Amino acid sequence: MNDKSDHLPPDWPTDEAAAHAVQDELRGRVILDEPGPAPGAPLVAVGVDVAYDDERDVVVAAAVALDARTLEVLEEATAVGRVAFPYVPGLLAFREIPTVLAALDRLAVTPGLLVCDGYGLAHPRRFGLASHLGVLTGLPSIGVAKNPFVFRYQDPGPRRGDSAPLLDGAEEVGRALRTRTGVKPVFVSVGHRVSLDTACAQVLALTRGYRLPETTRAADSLCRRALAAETGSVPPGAE
DNA sequence: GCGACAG
DNA sequence: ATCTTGTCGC
Repeated sequence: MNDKSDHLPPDWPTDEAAAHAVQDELRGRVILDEPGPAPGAPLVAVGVDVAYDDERDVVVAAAVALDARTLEVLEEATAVGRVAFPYVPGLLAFREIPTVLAALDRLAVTPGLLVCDGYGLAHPRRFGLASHLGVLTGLPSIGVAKNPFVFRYQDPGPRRGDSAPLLDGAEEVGRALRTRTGVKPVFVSVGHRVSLDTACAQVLALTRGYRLPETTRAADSLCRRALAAETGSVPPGAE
């Protein structure tokens, strides 16, 4: 009755130096010169997210495929794994990616765009979660974060669609994008095979009535429910 | 050296 | 991320 698995490659990094080396190697495979999926065209947008039970070192990943035009849910998948790395700002991907990949593998549809929680290019080493996931899957990917991380920005205009550069010094690493009038912006950055303009347009197309895109809302909701199903009914300490 | 710091 | 009740508002 226990289909829990670790999903860890044998060479998965266990310390920061090894993780940095992986980032440095994979960063060279990021593709930045593709515009990415055109907004308004048929597209399977897949939201991915994870939830943790730190007590048991359990992580649950969810991947939810939506029709980007209707926002209809096409398919859902989850996977359960062990936490693969401690939380270190800048190394988030090493915590989440093994289990996220397992969830994506369980999807029958082919994603046209991955929408991740967190960042892609907007990263101290220019290789955040969305970049990492994009390179490993070969799929177009973007990052949508709720916080500006270590970066600065001027407040965008007040209306939905208004945006301002997300800056690392003078370099634009992403965009603060207002998805709802009068509400705090989200922070969008490029992952793999998508331009920043396309990333922002897709985020707006995937957002209806809430600050966050429906892809991330659906994935967040699913992984929380799956985590509760996985651990909620089991007393702590029970193996 | 100390704090800040996506999720 | 996660710990957590009620409450104000459309």
